[in-house]
Amino acid sequence: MVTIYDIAKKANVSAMTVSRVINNSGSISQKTKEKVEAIINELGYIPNSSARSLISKKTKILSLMITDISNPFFTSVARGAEDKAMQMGYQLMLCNSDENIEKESKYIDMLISTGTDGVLIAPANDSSKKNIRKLTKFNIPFVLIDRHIKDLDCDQVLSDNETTTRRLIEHLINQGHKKIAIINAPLDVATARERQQAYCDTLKLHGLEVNENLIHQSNFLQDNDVSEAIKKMMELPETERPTAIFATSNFIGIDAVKFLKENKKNVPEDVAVVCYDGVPNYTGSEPFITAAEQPSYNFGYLGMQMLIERIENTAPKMPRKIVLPAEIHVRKSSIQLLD
Amino acid sequence: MVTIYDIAKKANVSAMTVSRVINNSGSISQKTKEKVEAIINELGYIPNSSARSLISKKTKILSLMITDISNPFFTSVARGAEDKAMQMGYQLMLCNSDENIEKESKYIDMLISTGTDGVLIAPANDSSKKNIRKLTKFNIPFVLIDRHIKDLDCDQVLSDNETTTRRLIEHLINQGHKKIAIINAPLDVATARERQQAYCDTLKLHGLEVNENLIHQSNFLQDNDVSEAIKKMMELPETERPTAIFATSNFIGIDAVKFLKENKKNVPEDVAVVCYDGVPNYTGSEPFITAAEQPSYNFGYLGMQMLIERIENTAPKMPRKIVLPAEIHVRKSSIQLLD
DNA sequence: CTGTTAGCGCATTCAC
DNA sequence: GTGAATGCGCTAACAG
Repeated sequence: MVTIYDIAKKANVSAMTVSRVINNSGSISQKTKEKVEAIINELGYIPNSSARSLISKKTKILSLMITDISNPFFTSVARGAEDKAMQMGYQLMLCNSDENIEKESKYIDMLISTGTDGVLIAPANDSSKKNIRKLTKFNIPFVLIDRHIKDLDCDQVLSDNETTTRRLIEHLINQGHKKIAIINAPLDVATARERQQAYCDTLKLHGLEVNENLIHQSNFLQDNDVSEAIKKMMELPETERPTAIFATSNFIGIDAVKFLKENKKNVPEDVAVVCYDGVPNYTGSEPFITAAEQPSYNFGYLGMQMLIERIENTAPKMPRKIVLPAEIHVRKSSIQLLD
Repeated sequence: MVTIYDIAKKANVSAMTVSRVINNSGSISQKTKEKVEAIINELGYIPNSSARSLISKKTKILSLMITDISNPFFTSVARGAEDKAMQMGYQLMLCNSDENIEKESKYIDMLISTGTDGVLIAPANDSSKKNIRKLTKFNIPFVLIDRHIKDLDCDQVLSDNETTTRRLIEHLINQGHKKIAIINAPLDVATARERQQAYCDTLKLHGLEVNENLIHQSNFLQDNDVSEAIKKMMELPETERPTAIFATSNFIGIDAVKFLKENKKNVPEDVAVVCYDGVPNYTGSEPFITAAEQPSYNFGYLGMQMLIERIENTAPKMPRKIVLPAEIHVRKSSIQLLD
């Protein structure tokens, strides 16, 4: 391994001078600078980050804690986060918590040990607060994305759950639906709670009854049990049976449509489906599900930007909150065909 | 920051004893061990990785260099890589090269500086060899995935490009196609070359002519220029115009189908399409494109496994090569409807 | 403009 | 079974 001492010896200067050249700090004669730089190139010297970090307490490593990179929402978040990080000279550590508090906690410990400069985190659920507090204890800045956590004073990038949900539900109501079901994620996740609250509020606002039998919990992962929820609802008496389903996440929406079709239900004729979150259109065909598409890339990009500003002390003291609107794309899964 | 000295002082032992407890090394009386552990928990001590790395030259950080996490193939690779890394107690650094040699090179330098223990890399193209040699120079083990590079003696996880391409082309031939086009990625990428070679070989094997006008280059990124390639082919005289297209990657296939449909060409009636790489089925509907689906998760998972074995010296000296077969899913985009 | 000294937090080496 | 000294590669603080 080539060290500054190797460079120093070969250039007939002290290690300190080499260090100054590398960091462009202090003042150095043009001549020594060039001489040192030439030797650095010649020997292919690359500074040792561990040694630097030991002194500076900075690693130039940022971390992204998400629940699952396989979820297209987070894939795009990750890409946005990485782009901004790279642009600002940071590297990105990737962590998938799988909505699991213990796994998240283990990661947090590893991140603290490695000495990450900051964490962009979509917390697993409300209990993540404990994990996040640990970051605070170690003076590691963090920015919350997607999922709010109560009483945590920090920068955040959130979705406008209230408005977006209301617009999705009102779209269904406008289509004539009166029995609208919700298949949601666990209520210990802020987005799930907010979406459910907005769902109830919107129904009431329009004089519609909130029926407990039409409210179901699933999860955010790919192997959720949406089918169970739908089965139960299909066994309800005709008068209660839903004519529309509000899926609070992409995977839930996809699986709902799949399950309905497998069970010979026509979408949207028998049951309409709308969905929070879009999915990339990888098919040659038209997208099918009516969806509230989020600017996921910007969750990562803007979140990282705030995080870096926090780290580099260029941010205002006050915690900032960015609320990103979703775009509602009305598609076949919720439009009654006229005849 | 809590250090081993804080623990040592509080436990009335030397720092060395604390270090021994943490690393389970040397021999320590059960009593001291328990006392020290209690204080470690009490103070919430977490070892400083920088200090450790400075001595051990190990960081417990592995890196994944891919071209773009947004490509579903690599999303899944990343997930596989991360799962294996985490399972073995490593963290994962994510790098998107965007098929760009300079960006890749910059990342490699950053990784060397940080001191990654190993790199799982899908090289941007043949010129990546120079970047990879740099890893060798710094004694950083690496494993190649997806894209072979000539004269690089190392573990690799590759796709069976020859067999898979042949089966895709033969499927088209069996459907009666004689004028089969290929829209490929740049030929400085091994997979592109191998797929093109197999495409030509298979045509010849079946007594079909290889027409240069039906061979086009695009790229692996999402904003490729597939439309240009197709436009040109549509302007060919009727006798040359292709009745089928072999897209050598998922994005190329998707865009080909999109462009054809936008231009009032029926798929598969006017032009059939087959594609190397699958895409996740996020629609409620049936998948449409005939595709050779790769076990992408395993590219990451098995690649990481080999990398870790290399790092931990549990691998045989000989470089290993894993060739993963793809599964061909025949779908509507290439099946002539009988009437 | 340049060099010397000291120390970041930890583990290796050698004593006891 | 335990401790003291030393150094990993680098840079802050000071000296010249």
